[in-house]
Amino acid sequence: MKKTSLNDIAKQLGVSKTLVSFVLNGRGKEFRISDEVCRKVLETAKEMNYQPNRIAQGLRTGKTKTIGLIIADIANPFFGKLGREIEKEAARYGYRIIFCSSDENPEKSKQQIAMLQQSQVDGYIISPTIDSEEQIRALLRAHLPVVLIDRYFPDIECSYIVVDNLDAAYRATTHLLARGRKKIANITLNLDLVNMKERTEGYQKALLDNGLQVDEKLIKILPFSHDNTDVNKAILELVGDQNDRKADAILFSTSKIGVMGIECISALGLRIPEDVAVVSFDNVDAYKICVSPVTVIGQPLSEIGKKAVQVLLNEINPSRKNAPKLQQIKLKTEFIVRKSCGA
Amino acid sequence: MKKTSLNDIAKQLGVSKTLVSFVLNGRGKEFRISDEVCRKVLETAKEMNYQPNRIAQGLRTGKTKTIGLIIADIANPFFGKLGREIEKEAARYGYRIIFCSSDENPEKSKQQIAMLQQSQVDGYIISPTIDSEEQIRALLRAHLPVVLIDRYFPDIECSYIVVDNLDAAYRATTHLLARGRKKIANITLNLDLVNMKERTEGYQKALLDNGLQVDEKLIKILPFSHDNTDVNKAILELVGDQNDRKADAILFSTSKIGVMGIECISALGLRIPEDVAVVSFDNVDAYKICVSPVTVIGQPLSEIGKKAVQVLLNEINPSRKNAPKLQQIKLKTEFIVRKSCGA
DNA sequence: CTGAAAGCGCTTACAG
DNA sequence: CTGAAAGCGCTTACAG
Repeated sequence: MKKTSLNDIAKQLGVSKTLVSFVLNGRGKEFRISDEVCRKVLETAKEMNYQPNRIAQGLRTGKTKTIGLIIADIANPFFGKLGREIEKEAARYGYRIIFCSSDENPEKSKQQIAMLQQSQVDGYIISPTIDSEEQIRALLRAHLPVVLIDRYFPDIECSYIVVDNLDAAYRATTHLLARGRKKIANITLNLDLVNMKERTEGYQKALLDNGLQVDEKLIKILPFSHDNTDVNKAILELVGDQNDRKADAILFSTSKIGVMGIECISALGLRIPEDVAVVSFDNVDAYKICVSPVTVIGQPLSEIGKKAVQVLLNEINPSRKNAPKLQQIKLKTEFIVRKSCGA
Repeated sequence: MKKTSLNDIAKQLGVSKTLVSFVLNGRGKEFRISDEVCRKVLETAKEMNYQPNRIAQGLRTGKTKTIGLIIADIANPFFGKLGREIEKEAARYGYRIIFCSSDENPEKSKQQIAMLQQSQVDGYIISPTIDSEEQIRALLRAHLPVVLIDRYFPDIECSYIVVDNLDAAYRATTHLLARGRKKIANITLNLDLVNMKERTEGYQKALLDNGLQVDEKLIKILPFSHDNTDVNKAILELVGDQNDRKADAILFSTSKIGVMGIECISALGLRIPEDVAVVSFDNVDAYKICVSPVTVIGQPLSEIGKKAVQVLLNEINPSRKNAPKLQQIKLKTEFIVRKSCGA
């Protein structure tokens, strides 16, 4: 049962494959092919269960209708949900997604980009790792459509969809301050990543604006490859000493850190919010059923995903109307108050 | 800056593209091409930043080195983690993944399979939705490699990697029984899905083996498209009546239901495990930091993922040694006791 | 040892 | 209105 090709249909009907191609691509009218012939072609195609070979199409047209997606880790609920939104929106326009998890590792991301290039994807949606400026630049130099998500590089002229991290962290910290917390800590990731940097800046700005000092000892910077051990260590340093608790609140810059952090806090027998208040970025499910439901900064994942593919599609297909080339979008977050900061 | 092709390298060096192709594919020795020439080709390829066009390769060889993955929802942490393992293992062998979320909807799955076929993927890893037997059969009839995960169709001769659901649910229920629970409920999904059916069967078998009756009222079957409302309703019916609590324990057949369920239980002001004990399938993060850390049935996601691609690769590339064609693998689960069932 | 040629399945100028 | 032909970038018999 070989697959049927354009040629098979053409032969069957005694016409040229040119004609079949036209009809199947809905350009029958355009070339004034008789309704009768059109009907027959469509019918036969259906009968023979014709499935166009997109690979062949891709080779010929240079368009594969495929988007390459690079995020840190699809198993991370934040990226999982984002990936889902991107998949959904892309599907609406007939695009498929090849997904890659970079683990925040520039070496991997480099390989993945090369792989995607070889696969001739039409465009890239990338949550860029640290030290990957040059990779993005190379893509741009080759005039390949790319839109960055979650983070961006201030020095690179590239479309991106991000969130106002500074504002979000500022609000969260202020919220903590308003509940009487004075020793607010921040556990975050390598600050060379813009979004992380902005979050910590927002946190610091809120402290300063409220007449407090920034205490570097209260800022814990984890490596990208952090696991329970790293988080544990940070938590211990922050709230482990019962007689001299360094922090009375913690702002987690990612939900991955936050979930692990809360696990540690519980293991230490500390109560949230009584002993430590807690706020975190990203509204993951875990926070809803947590020991103490967690107050979070929710990101508009659906909007980020949708915008990302729309902006990308505009770059892929610039013929569309009102399609400004470069789009740098910063969306607002939603602050969701639950119980983890007390009243 | 046009992309460089085989031809460009050939011209540059004044040799044929045949030769270049041989060398680049590491078949230089095989065709006894001089080391000198080989070296030069490799060098030039690197200099010109040659990236083979996999689309062209694919058209010619009929192999795209791409796997199509269909799961219910990549945003669901269970599938997210599974997807990640599959991606990782596939990458080891140079395969990429096009992922699709079916939402347990056979219509979507059908379209997605068609799309993947058009994309000429080399094989399929599918977590099949209900009523998709015919879709799988069609793939098999076309001699396309496919391995099913998470579920399978007893009537279809197809490779699969699943888990011993009956045993898992049996153990979980027994565990509850051993802690003195007598009115154990089960909230699950449409039982036409084998894995769900097996889970409920295991639950029932445990009850019967321990001299209890199966009370159909304690089995709540949710539609695939369930949301908070559906779960809420089930929970209310089960434990909502303070004076006549129908259930003293609940086995959640999926973590999606479980997380929502626990949210409802907490909202009702009920305590876990004092008022209701709880066990759930799937060891998701949320359960670790839960009000009462949840006892779970953990699935060997890494092993499922690895096996799935290995079995698939054996089908794609049957030349490999000791590659039995059809492989139906049932893995054991891990029962992780935490606090949600009491002592 | 190396090259010219065919062909994978499409699309699209170009003729007529 | 319709068809023959070229070509996308590869791989691989087939010659020599």
